Amino acid sequence: MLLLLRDFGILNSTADYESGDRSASLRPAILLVDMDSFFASVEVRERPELRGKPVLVGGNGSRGVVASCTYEARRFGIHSAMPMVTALRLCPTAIVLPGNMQRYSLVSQQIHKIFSDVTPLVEPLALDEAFLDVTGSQALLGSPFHIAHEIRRRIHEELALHCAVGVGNSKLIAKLASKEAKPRIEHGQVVPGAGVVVVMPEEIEHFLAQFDVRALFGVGPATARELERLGIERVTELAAMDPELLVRHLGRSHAYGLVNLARGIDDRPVVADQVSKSIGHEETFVEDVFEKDVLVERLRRQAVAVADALKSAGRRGRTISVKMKDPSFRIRSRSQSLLSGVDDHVALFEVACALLDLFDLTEGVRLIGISVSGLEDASDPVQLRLDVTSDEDAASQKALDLQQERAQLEDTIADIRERFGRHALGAASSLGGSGLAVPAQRDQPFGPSETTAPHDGTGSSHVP
DNA sequence: TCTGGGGTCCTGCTACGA
DNA sequence: TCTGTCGTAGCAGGACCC
Repeated sequence: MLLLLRDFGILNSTADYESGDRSASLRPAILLVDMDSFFASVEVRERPELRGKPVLVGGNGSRGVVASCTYEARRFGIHSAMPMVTALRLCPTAIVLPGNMQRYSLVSQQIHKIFSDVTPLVEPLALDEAFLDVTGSQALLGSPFHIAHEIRRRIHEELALHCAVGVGNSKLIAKLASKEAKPRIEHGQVVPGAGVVVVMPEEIEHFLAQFDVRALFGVGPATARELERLGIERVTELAAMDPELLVRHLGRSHAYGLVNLARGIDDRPVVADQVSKSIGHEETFVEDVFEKDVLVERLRRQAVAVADALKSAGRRGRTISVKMKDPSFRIRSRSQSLLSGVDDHVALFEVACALLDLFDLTEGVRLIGISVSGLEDASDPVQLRLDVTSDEDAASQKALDLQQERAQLEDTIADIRERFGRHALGAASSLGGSGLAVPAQRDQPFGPSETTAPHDGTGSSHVP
């Protein structure tokens, strides 16, 4: 019976049940809950006719990537972040869906409601993933192992979705354990995962020994290359290193951090209610852009999107950055800090345009984006400045003045949009290709669509 | 064959004031 | 008055995560 239920992804392995009681002594007890193929699973749930088929969620244009895919698609070697054209070459019959971030966000809220029934200490990593500190929940709800199973059961019964849960005494161990708990592909076949994997403190050294250094937080392609150059490929090899010997290659903070992780030392706490430190919006063009007018128009739309996001979050930002990627993928950025935070699109747009002038556009532009950092509460008092001296300060003061003057207008616009919808009001200059539509922050979340006009990243992807 | 979007954190450099 | 030092902030870029 256990095996049967496991095959449906409802229960875990017999071995896990045998190991379950061990976790009663686990302190601290941290869970990493990770949804299986989240975006794709939500789509399949909404459209049962897709069940059992290779489904890809992502941008369908030549520059789109796979954001999520079903395990049926993974059998062909497809994985997230893979260019869509590559994925479709591997599996030409795959069904491509454009993705619906609003829907995923809603489902994510439902998942987090289940988490909050277990513990107030929930730290979201993404829409489909979160750390839970259940150390204080054990007296009421049982061992971390049983809590993990209860979460899986509720997510399956209430939301018809599957997840994997890793349990350990640190974020690192919980994260790696959750990977072990997931289904995997072997010889082109889907092998169900355990669902829940618990790693006890006395097992950590042995558990970590199986991993390549790439499994650790903070080891991406560049760090892995550097470590490989030093002859370090396994976690055990990294654990045996004197971190001081790595400082020259990785920097002090990174070197000591990685060696500690390799030794299973990770005392980062689970922090609930984290606030964003920056808010931005960026878009890749279907074709490289050389005309400044096109970039200015895109900046205008992005400024509206970012301002909307800032207002929704009740935040203002002091530092405005414009980022560009050229056709050879070189990323450049220019930023400007203001005297006080702003959240209106006109101020964002004006600063962004001034920053745009600092770029050399002769090679063309593949991507452009605006982000705002140095965030503060919108309810915080605005910093006033009396002794404006330099031109830059004058510019900052001007932006601040503009922001104050427009605050009332912005509130009115927000009120109209709230009452009559997001598309009720927009810039006249956006009339034409996109009409009055004000772009949502993530209308085109996974890359530009091929089905729209040149230079226009908006529009819907093809759904067979 | 081509490589998205939204973020975080860290590092090195430079400017500036004490 | 000049010079060196130190701490801090701003800026640009790189790497990483999902």
